[in-house]
Amino acid sequence: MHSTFPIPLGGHTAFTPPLPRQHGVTHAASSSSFANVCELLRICDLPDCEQEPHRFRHALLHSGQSLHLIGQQCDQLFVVKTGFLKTTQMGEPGKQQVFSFPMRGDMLGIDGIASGRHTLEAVALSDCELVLIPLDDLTLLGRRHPGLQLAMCSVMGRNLARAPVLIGARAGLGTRARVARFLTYQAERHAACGFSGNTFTLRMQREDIANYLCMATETVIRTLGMLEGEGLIAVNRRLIRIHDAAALRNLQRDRR
Amino acid sequence: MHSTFPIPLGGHTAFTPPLPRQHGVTHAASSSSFANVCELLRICDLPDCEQEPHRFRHALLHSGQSLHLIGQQCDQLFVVKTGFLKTTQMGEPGKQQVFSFPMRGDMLGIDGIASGRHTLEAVALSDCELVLIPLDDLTLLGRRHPGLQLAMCSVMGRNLARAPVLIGARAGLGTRARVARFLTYQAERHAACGFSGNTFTLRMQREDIANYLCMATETVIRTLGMLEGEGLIAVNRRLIRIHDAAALRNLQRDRR
DNA sequence: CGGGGTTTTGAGACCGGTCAAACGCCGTGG
DNA sequence: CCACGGCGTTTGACCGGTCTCAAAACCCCG
Repeated sequence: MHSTFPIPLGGHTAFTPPLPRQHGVTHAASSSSFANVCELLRICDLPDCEQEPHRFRHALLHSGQSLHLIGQQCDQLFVVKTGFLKTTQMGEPGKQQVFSFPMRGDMLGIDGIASGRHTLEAVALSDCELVLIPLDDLTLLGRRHPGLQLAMCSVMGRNLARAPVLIGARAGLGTRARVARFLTYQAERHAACGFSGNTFTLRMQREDIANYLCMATETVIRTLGMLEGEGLIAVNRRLIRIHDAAALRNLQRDRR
Repeated sequence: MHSTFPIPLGGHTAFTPPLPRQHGVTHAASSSSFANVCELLRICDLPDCEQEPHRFRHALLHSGQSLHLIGQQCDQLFVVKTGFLKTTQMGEPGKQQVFSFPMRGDMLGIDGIASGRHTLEAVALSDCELVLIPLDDLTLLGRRHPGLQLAMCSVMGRNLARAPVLIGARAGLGTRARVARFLTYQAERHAACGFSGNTFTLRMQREDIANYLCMATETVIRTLGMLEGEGLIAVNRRLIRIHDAAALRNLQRDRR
């Protein structure tokens, strides 16, 4: 450990699309034990995980750097240990869709396992530390820890069940409800990560939020303004202060 | 095998919500080998799966019957072997969201693993045959087949990556694009299951499609009418005939 | 031949997108 | 220190699509 290595670790990059990109120049910083990773992923009921000697390497991303995964061979997963990211998936050439804003404990790269190729790109919105989980290691560990199989399913299922905003978009919620949902979710996640759940900084810009929530940038801004006018929140640039979390939660169910 | 057993197999149902429900009265009909299930799930690269003696029991659902999973203890997964279903998840009391229309090869119940409780309900839109996969068996098999771990991740990742309509909703596509996407996807799935990809029957009613696509029932109807008027498809009640699959596919990227 | 549920059609209102322009923040360079 | 310029943000006016509500047509089934 404590060695240095390049990030697009796929090896042969025959399939890389011709895009201007700025690979995350990355270095291993430290390493995590199996128990550490389990804790990150909130896998609690795994016996013997303390005894497991295997260690996972880390990768560092500086703010603005990107893990350009699209088309890369998928041979490992990533778990966010520190920092904030956004993941995007391209649809139309030039028109990409923001998919998630991963933070501590979130897993990246699941999408690529089926096809063997990653389908999305992750951009660091702040300095980030990621735990690398080579698929080979996962197979190995699965043999030693029979409960890991289910635990992984659990983690993936959670990621599926989560994404409340996504659910909201499908349920045909209005813009107010979606924005309220987004804010509530961000607050909860920040609180879960040890930050303040009342006052926090949105790391992404309005345009990203709009894209993520599937609405126009202007609408996001206006909605935030409305919520502020009603005294539910205070907005100052990217700093959000939540005054009435309960009311915000109730807004989530407002129909269009 | 060939025995009879009740479906809400969770055992203790302490947490069941007070809802009027109609349990799928279900019988085991036959069973599947491990290799059969792998084929269903399109897991190909698993050695020794032919030798695995384990067998999985089946459950039968008649059209209209429902697997009322909400709140049930989650101790098994389901794989669709035959028939068509719809899954819903309730948000508001009384207002539930259609989540997917599973068919052959699709997996049900992943959502429940994390919390231990199912969060959605499945309704049979036709007579169905489901393969039951107890989680205990999965753990056991995982020990005998090291590759299974990754394979399961692959299956789940595929389910994630799929759901193109869902993606479409988030990308802010217009109603035409979403309907076109829905039709194209249905056609592909039918084709993949050995049915005709040009002419097929939608098992769900307009209201379900609308809910799924996150739009008003009337809009679905009108959009289908427009597509028919343009000669791309022919609609006769629930029977769909696709005349111009290419044009339909192109429609998928039309913005709102 | 009813009766209920599903599908279809029509008219009007409202939300949210689009376009255009001004504002504020901030790093750069004179 | 201040002017400049780029980028993200904010505001306003207008337009179109989609929802809503209401009612009619249709189908399946008894």
